[in-house]
Amino acid sequence: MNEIFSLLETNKLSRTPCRIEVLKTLKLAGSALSEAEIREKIGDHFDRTTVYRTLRCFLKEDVIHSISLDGGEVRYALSPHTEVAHSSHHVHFFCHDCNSVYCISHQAYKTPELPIGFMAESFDLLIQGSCRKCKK
Amino acid sequence: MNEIFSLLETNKLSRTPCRIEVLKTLKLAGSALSEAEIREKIGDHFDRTTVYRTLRCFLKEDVIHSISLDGGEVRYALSPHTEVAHSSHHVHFFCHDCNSVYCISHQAYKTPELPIGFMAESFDLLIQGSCRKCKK
DNA sequence: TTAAATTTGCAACAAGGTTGCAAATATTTT
DNA sequence: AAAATATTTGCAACCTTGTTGCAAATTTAA
Repeated sequence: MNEIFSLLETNKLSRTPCRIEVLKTLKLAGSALSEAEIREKIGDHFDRTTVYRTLRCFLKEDVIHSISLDGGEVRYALSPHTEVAHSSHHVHFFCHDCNSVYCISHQAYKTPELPIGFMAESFDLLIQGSCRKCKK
Repeated sequence: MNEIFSLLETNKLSRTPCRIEVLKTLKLAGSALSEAEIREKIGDHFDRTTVYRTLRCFLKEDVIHSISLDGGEVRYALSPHTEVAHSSHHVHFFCHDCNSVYCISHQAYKTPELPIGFMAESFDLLIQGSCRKCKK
């Protein structure tokens, strides 16, 4: 809980019920959640718009980050608050069995060669397969 | 144009005006287009639902593939019709200057190491930066 | 505790995703 | 080539999401 308060303070965000709930929910869920899932878990305490704006706000401050799945579905997860947190390199794993998305910590990692003239600045890698729990 | 007809035939899809237009549009645009962009380029000849269903149909047959961008925006591009076409490994480049998405042909390419128990089956890599045209 | 700054809930609207169904069009069969 | 069959279209309809403005409520600062 303290962790949540300091997350807010660090980013100069006021400590409002909705923000606290969203952060608690994301922290509890080990995996990334969609906006609908977050609302569902929080219950009916806040207006849809409020949750929406809360997420926008967290995204802007990099408290959370978003992951775009295949059909365009977006999920949100707490950003790792390490020094490399603001790095724009993200690796995620989508389990097609349990539908969960995990953030994968990424070591040094080479992107494939690009055609001449292209300049890479960041990347997002979405690996798909079956996760620890679902692998049989 | 023949290419488009054979694309349809190969996939046992009937040769209807909307399908032809969508394929022509995607072929002409060197880069991936959103559904709205496709509709815009085609003009007002078809119902929104028709274009929507046309895309679903092409996706199912793997005539096109979709790319999910950062905020959840989805774009569509013709699938490469090589032998590896149905491979589920995709590399795309998003230019944050001109907003274009390019399919990048990918050579052998190693995904980063995963935590124990995770089994990768495919991946999607979205590289961001500036493209050939926009690089200064 | 009051004043100032932010955040919330609500209304409202645009756009996207999706389905059912009858009419129109394409393909197949005779 | 025409008729029969199978598909695809357009339209209505409905739900979800994204997004904004604004006044009321809440939080933070003074």
